[in-house]
Amino acid sequence: MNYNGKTVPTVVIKRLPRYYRYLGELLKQDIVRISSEALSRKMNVTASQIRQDFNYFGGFGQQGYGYNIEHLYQTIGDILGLNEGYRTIIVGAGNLGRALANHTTFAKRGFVLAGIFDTSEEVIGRVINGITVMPMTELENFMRESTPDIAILTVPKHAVQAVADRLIEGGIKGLLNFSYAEIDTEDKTVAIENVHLSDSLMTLSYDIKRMSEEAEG
Amino acid sequence: MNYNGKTVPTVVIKRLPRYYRYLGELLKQDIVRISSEALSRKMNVTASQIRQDFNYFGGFGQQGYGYNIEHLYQTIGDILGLNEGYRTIIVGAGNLGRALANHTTFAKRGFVLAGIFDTSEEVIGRVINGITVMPMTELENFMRESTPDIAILTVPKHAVQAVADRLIEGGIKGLLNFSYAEIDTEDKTVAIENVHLSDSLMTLSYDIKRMSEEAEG
DNA sequence: TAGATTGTTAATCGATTAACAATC
DNA sequence: TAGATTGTTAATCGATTAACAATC
Repeated sequence: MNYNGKTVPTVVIKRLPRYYRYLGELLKQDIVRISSEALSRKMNVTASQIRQDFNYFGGFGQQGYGYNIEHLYQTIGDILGLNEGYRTIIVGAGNLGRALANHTTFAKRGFVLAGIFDTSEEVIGRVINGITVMPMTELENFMRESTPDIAILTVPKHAVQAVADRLIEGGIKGLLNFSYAEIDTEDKTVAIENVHLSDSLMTLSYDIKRMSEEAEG
Repeated sequence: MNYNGKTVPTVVIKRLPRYYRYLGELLKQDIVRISSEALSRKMNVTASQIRQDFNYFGGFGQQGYGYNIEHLYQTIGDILGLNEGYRTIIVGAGNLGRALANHTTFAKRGFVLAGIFDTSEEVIGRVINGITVMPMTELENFMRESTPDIAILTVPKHAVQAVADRLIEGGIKGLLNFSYAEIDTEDKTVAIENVHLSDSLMTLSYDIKRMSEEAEG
């Protein structure tokens, strides 16, 4: 994915939120500057990697001084688009959807909850985190009037492709997919990120099994 | 992480759940065999990578035939430890914790929900997915008697380190951490996997921003 | 047997680490 | 100025892809 003409490897982008988190902590502690060396010790990565990573986006350090934390924090936030106020909707107001609607970290990171949708009469009309759950039949109307940027998908896996198609047709810019199925699309203007919760549990399970085996044998 | 003496790269392990998912789909469609080439087209990876990946765990294909899906599915499940019946507890019965307690995919993958814990009087005693929420003061007792393998952490970030320390002290084997902070430990016998939901939203946000910029300029 | 497809070695590509000159 | 630390190039390491002999 490009930034200022340079191609930034995906691995680097995936590390940015973690930098952002650590820098936020330092900022809270009123620390003003930090060297790549000191940050590397805190984060358990190499100082070299930190400097390489930051340099994809243009050097924001200063020789002999290090990095200004406030500036670096703001810059990474900008790079990640946290100051765009992206409007987000949640499609699927089941247990997970409702939990994400109440997830305060999303709002703290600049994302604006703009709508919640479901098919079930049981949840339509309920108010979650200040937003009234709308019926799925209202989706196209809402998108036309309210032009959300991001949709968080927490629908059953058999429904996810059809819902994604409607969202893409309506001009959504990004999909955060929690459903246990993958989304197919030819559309190259929509970004898709998958979060498969059971995948994480399975890799954890693998690690546990290997550790037990090692301990035994 | 080792398997039969061979060191398997983490990237390979992280791909296993995705293979498992696709193979499960094929199985449901009563397909018996598949070649690495055919699977590669479905999954959008190279056939070469598939063959390399599977070979870390010993060749389970057959020249001229391909892979038997049933066998491959079972084997990957075994490798991932899905047949161990790992006993899992959820610590933190807030919105996210309750949603995960009701997450049926976990049970489908062989994980057994063994307990739910919280500090709040409001949720203690409530029954979630058949399990009564216990007070945190009961944690040590419960661990002694019930020896859970995995703890899913959905507690506020200021609490996560202390809770993790208690779990590790009590002999937990793996932690799936949803809290927005990282866990420090010297203990090399406990596996830790982090799921930072807002990280995914942020990388999605990055991708959207880059795509918009490209479209403009 | 002939054709298909694996398992595996070799070649390529990309990401990480090391090193150090530039410079604050 | 001297010391510290970046930005960046070069060296290393690891992962992916290509190629093909082995074999079902």
